[in-house]
Amino acid sequence: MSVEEHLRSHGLRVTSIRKDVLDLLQRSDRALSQADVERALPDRADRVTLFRVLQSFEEAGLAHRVMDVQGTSHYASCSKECNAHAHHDVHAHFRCNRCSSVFCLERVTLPEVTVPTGFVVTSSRIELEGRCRGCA
Amino acid sequence: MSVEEHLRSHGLRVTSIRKDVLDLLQRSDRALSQADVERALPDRADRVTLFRVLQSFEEAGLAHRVMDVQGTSHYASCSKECNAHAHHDVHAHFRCNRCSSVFCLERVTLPEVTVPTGFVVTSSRIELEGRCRGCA
DNA sequence: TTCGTTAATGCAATCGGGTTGCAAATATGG
DNA sequence: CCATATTTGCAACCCGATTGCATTAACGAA
Repeated sequence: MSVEEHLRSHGLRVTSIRKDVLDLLQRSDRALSQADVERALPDRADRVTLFRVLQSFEEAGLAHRVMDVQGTSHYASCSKECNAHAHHDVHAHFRCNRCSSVFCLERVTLPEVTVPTGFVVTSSRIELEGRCRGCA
Repeated sequence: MSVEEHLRSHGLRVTSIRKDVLDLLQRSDRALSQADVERALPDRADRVTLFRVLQSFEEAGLAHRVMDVQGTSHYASCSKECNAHAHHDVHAHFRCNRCSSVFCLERVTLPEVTVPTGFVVTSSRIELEGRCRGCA
């Protein structure tokens, strides 16, 4: 499916900036911060626009957002199962403590986690830290 | 062990602010943000001081830091096994999506996570989201 | 194709956590 | 009780995130 179709099917208008950003996310093997996107698409758009583009992607279910240890957001394009109403709710992310890249790990098995009685879990995330292939 | 002894045994000077903050963290069943601490101890100390107190706790191994979905830090007093050199490195946290409280879940079993070849994992975290007992 | 409506974009400005430098106040060992 | 090292408070700053508003662009209908 082309980026245009992808945008349209998620209820978003097709604009050249959105196409560029979505294309970038889809080609990337890791989650990108807004600063990463700005660097990859220099002078392409205002930073506020990029902020809103990424925000719209998350709301529409085109991307999901990961918070890294320093508290900055990183975005990765969702796998097929995601949509606006039901993000694929088990994500695993790996953050390299040397190059700071955040990778999405698609195939992980959901662990059995027991929560105190009365608690209801709606989504879960697994965050790993260490060295990525390039930095190990 | 008293808060004074606890501080001293981790190489920190005993000050009244540190005692108050550590006591607060130890009594809390959830991880507190700096704003939470400020609210709980009104006009007790400057926000920079609280920032540095929490920072010193983390460095000394008295508390560990959790980043919530919005990217704000939350602190929880470490269990006995933690010290400055080796934090207990598997943490599970639960964030309520209604009241935003972050809870530390102590007894969870570490899941088997397979990472791509070449990746080295040094620490892992599990983040759950949903409704806490009070909000469910 | 053109038009009107609705949404997206850019700019300026603001907000809030996080952080630093420095001088005054305080803890601790002698 | 003193000397010294650490902690505290204040002011200021950084930077990512966010909002308001005027301008521009997308797109469904005519």
